[in-house]
Amino acid sequence: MAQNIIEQLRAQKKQYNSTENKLIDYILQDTVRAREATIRELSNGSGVSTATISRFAKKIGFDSFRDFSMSLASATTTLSPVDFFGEITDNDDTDAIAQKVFAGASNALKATVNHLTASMLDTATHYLVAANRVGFFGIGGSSLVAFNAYHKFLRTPLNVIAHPDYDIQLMQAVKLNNHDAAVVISHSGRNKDTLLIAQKLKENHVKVIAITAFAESPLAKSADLVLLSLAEEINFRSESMSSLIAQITIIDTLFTLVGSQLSTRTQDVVDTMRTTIEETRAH
Amino acid sequence: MAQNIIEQLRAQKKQYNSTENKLIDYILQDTVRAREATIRELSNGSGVSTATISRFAKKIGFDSFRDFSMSLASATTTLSPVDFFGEITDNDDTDAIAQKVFAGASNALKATVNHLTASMLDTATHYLVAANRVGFFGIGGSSLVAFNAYHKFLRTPLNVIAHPDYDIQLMQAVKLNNHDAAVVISHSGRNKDTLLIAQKLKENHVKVIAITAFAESPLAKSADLVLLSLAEEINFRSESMSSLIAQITIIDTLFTLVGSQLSTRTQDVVDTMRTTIEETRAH
DNA sequence: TCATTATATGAAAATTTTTTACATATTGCA
DNA sequence: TGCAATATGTAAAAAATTTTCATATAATGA
Repeated sequence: MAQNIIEQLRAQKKQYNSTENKLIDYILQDTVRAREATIRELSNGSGVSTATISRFAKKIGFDSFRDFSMSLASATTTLSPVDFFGEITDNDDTDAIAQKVFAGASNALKATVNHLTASMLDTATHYLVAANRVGFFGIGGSSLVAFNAYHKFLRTPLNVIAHPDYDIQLMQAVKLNNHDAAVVISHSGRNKDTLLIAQKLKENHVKVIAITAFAESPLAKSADLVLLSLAEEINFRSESMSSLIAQITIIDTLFTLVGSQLSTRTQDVVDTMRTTIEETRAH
Repeated sequence: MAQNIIEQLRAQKKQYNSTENKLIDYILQDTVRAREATIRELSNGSGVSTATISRFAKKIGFDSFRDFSMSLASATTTLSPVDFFGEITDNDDTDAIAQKVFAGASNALKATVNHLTASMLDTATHYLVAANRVGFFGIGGSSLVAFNAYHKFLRTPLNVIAHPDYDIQLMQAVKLNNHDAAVVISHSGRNKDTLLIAQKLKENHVKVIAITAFAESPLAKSADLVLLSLAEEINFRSESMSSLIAQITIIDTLFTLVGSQLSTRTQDVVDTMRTTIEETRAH
């Protein structure tokens, strides 16, 4: 029995007559639906009687339509992974919703990595490694990314600062200078609080790496370097979710690049930190 | 979504009772035969009545035994191997490092969504919607996911609690009861602090949804429902980064499902919150 | 531990799906 | 063009599946 009954039907259509080809065409036209259809559904859709379909299944070598149906179900389809699931609608069931959320995240990763260049990443890494201090800034959902970045980079020899509260972020920004670097994270690149922070950084000649989704946003325009965290919106009534995924993965990439460059020194810092934490817990 | 119902049945056996496990064992014992079997053949082989098999198929999320049978048939189709980019090495240049970091995140998403079923997600959604209060718990990196979840679900009518500090999380856990639900997030599922929280929740009969990478971990075993956040490690010297991506996307999925189910009420809450924030800023 | 309630299970009835018989239509060949 | 062979669809029969109902089992509370 052939591995892929769908491909076989497609290739051998000439061996069958007009009614049989009617059925085959219907199956090939919508293989997803046909795989799960009862014989009556196939009959209604194709205009071929259930009796003829039953006989066709036997003619092509199956014991029954049921066996044929199983073979359709297990056939490797020619469907490529769907690239765009579209927006989530009220008609979507649980399966569709999950697929769409995950596809949105996956597509954001694809789009983001496709826009990154080694040159951008090398420049960003150089800014971070060369800086006396590195600050991470973000408001709202982006503040979680900034704070997560801070915790990651604490393991490197870099001298890093971050804080979840806007007011303290602003004070930290004001105290950085031209020997320092900053990573400013904002999906829209238009948030007023974030732009004020970026303005203070710029006034102090801090090297600014912006992580945003919009290349033409005020934040992007004021930054020394822009790393785009691209996302498509598939979810109703919500701000970007997959953009957060892209932001986090950009941070992960920078962290890995910095770690790779400072490899020996990173391990020293981590070892020291672990010893310190264990001594603290012993008391 | 559920590309492999057979692996899911194997992983989720503990969720089912003795008769259901009788059936599952029969299917797992000879998947080739089970794949093509009629319900009567499965009944004769397993000693479980056809009525119970029909009901089991519905219980695990299918419309009918026929749909379940189709899923079994397609589950024996081998998944294409996930591309594995390997660990980041000192020889990798910037481009290779970026590709590997992004591939790790993308593969985590694929692996995670492949293990999710509509049934699991519906159960989780039901727990959340039916609960008087919903608590989000996580330590370390997972605390950021928990806190991010909290901010998202604040937009729903659900009564949610979360806090980044372990001590306060523990106090919150102790005060939840059997009318409440909890989402406990831990990559390893073995972190001592997290397990203590999970234990308190279990003592109080709180419905626990665990988000973890390890199905056999203590956290998974104590939970009412497990949603696996799968990841492969490609980065040196770092705890899971792509697992965080998977955790966040699971949360996004639950948020979307809850939002979809409570659609009108979610919009009302968001509208009220936005009005409140704007009034606050006007002063 | 026992009684009660809730849930699960299997036998049997009901329903749905599929196959086969039969009447008719269509095709192929001389 | 006529006849025989084959194909097709309708309807009846058979098989497969689901639901109902009675009973068994599990869970809970006193």
